[in-house]
Amino acid sequence: MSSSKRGPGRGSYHHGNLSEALVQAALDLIAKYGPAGFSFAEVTRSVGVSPAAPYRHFRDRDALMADIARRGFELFAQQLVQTWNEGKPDAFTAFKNVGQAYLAFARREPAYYAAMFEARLPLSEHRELAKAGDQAFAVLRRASEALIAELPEENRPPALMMSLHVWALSHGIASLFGRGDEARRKVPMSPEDLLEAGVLVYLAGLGLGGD
Amino acid sequence: MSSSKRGPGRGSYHHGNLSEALVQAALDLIAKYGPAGFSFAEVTRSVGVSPAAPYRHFRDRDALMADIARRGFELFAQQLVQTWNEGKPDAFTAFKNVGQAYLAFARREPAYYAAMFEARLPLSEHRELAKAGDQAFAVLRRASEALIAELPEENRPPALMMSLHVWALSHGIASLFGRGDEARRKVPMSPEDLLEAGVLVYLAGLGLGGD
DNA sequence: TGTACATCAGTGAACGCGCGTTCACTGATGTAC
DNA sequence: TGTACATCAGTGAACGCGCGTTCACTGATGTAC
Repeated sequence: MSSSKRGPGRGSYHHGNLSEALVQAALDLIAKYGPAGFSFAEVTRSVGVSPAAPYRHFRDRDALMADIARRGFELFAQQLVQTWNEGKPDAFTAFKNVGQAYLAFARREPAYYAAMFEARLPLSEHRELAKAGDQAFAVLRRASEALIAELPEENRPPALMMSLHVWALSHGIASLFGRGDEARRKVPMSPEDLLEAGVLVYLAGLGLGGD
Repeated sequence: MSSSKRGPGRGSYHHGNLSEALVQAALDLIAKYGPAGFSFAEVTRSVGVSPAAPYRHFRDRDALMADIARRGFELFAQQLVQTWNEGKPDAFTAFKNVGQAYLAFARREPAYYAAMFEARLPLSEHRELAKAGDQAFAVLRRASEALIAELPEENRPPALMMSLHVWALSHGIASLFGRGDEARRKVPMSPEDLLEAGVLVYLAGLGLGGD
């Protein structure tokens, strides 16, 4: 999936899709060495362009990093939305599915995940990044609202709180036990089972039973 | 708390307590720039020794990092034990206190916390580090066991699972909302309140009511 | 108490390296006429 | 359809820098006698 594109073609002076290629190369490096372990220089080398080339597309190294994180959140939000699937077949099941999709993303896209959560990018200086993160969270929040709506009115917890709890639990499990690298802590159960069980207990605590 | 020590004293050829000083300087740098943002060279500069000096005490940069993380886990375990306080005044209250101590540590010692959880040190290559981490977790596990013992036997959840859930929830909240740097996500409630509420819901889900 | 000597902690100069970024440039592309 | 020209993407050489690590060294400390 690289230079088989139409357009300038390999060996030509113009790359044709350099910024995409830079992002992909950076993701590979992040997956291997973590968010701090990728260098602008190495990215250009692995793409095969001169070290000055990226500056046509990204102001500096941080801008590339932030762009990757932003793309990650967009992809993430998209997958969560798709998994939520408008609450089908039922809100309870769909809600649990969203939790599983969280873990699946962390496992399948460790590089994006690291860029999103471990790159220490100051959110106040990367507004589009903060916005993309908020939009991913909004999916969780909408799912919480739908599930809460099934409770009798006098028993409804705040949706914001509920979604933050589920986010934190999912994120904690993904970071501690679900990561793809050597820093993963080994425990005698899968992250998926652990999250499923945790969400069940939590929902039971809110008065939300099974079927 | 620096060179007012007995011993060689300032200006002398021998430092007297260099490895401690290196650790402290590294912690300062980690607090400011994250675990990837500290360099061996800068540490020696801020301590005021030659760049070759640390090699008497640490094999390399990674060894210093791992030592800091290990110390962090030991301090962490110590504070959790102290907060648990043998389950006084009662297991339920003490359990919630332990959760709060988790957040308090992350807030008070961001540099240790970052070294412990964000330095991507391969646990398989740093056995003492893995061990120190396990010991900190063991406190949470003992607390879970004590609390579970209050439930009727036929209703007892596995203590391991319960402690992993609480660990993950605490860690998720600390990482996402409780960190001291610019990457913290702002939400309209304190991490402490969020964790307290989450633990209460979770415990209710297990059948563990309040008083 | 005094001296010789072994041990040890820190020195300082040096190394090779990869980094981020700049610069004037040039080849390719697209467009106006 | 053909040509002149503006725009733009990537070049490649160069810069200064801080890094981790090495080395032979030396000053300070502790100890045996």
